[in-house]
Amino acid sequence: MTSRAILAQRLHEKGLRLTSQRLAVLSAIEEHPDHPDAASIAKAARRRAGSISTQAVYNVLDALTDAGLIRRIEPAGSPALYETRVGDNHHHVVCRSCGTTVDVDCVVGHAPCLKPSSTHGFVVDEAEVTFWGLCRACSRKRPAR
Amino acid sequence: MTSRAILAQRLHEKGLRLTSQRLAVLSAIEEHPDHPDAASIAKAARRRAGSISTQAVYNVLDALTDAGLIRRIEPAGSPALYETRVGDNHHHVVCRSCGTTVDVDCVVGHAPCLKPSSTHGFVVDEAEVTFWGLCRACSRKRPAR
DNA sequence: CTTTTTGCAAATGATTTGCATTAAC
DNA sequence: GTTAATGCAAATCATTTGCAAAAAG
Repeated sequence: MTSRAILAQRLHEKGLRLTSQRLAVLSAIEEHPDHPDAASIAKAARRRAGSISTQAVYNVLDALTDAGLIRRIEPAGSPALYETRVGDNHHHVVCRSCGTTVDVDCVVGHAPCLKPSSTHGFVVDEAEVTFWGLCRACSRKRPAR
Repeated sequence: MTSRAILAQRLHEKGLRLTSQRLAVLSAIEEHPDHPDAASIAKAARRRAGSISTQAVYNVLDALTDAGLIRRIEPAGSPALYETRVGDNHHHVVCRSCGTTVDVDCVVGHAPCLKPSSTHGFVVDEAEVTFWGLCRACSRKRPAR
């Protein structure tokens, strides 16, 4: 649990105005280490700060993502997830069945940790790696296929 | 351009019934090497086979994806894209600005080409790598950031 | 006071669902 | 003849947009 003062400090450093909604959203993500989506962030933020409009949540998530305070990950076909671990270029293991998303550290440790064989003229700044599979619980139910 | 007979053969091998919609969709993807989305696949398929309902397009895309005849890639926040290159574990370079998606061959060549440092109990069968950056055209306009 | 952010409501857009009809095997 | 696929319409759901009111610096 991070104190309000520290969260406020982080917002200020990025030149972001300090609003109760931003504090609530930021700390909601902090205390959800399991990659929450916008809906559960909104719920958690409301639990601590009273009513917050859905748009405010999206505004805040956009602002925090742009400022680099949080990271957005967009898994196949499901709502975007958010996390506060930024800058350490870690990756994710995602369960094909239940969608559970877990952090895995990168063997390298700085971005980009991989380089494409040919860039086709692109200026590449990040390599995002997603490992697909079945989590322990789901691999017991389903055949490993 | 692949002949109808060969496409029909592929469907048959997977135990899929042969319908004009499936043939039209499959060949529409084949002749679009640039990762088309469902909407442009529908347009191309209609151009060659007359009217096809939107749901038929989605049904077909699901069926072909499940059968492993095509691959679905789901970029951040935009509609899903499809390609016929399957089984060769290649990756993608995506432009942050315009969304252009280009294939890059994998340095390894078989899936999974990477292993996570820890699987957290997951059974991992695929490593999906997305390189993010700016394509040549966009990197001229925008500062490289 | 000036600019940014919020809140409300309505719109968007991709994808899905339910069900009767039609076509494949 | 069965079973699976199509077409049509309506629904869903995350996210975005427009604009007036409120709050931040």
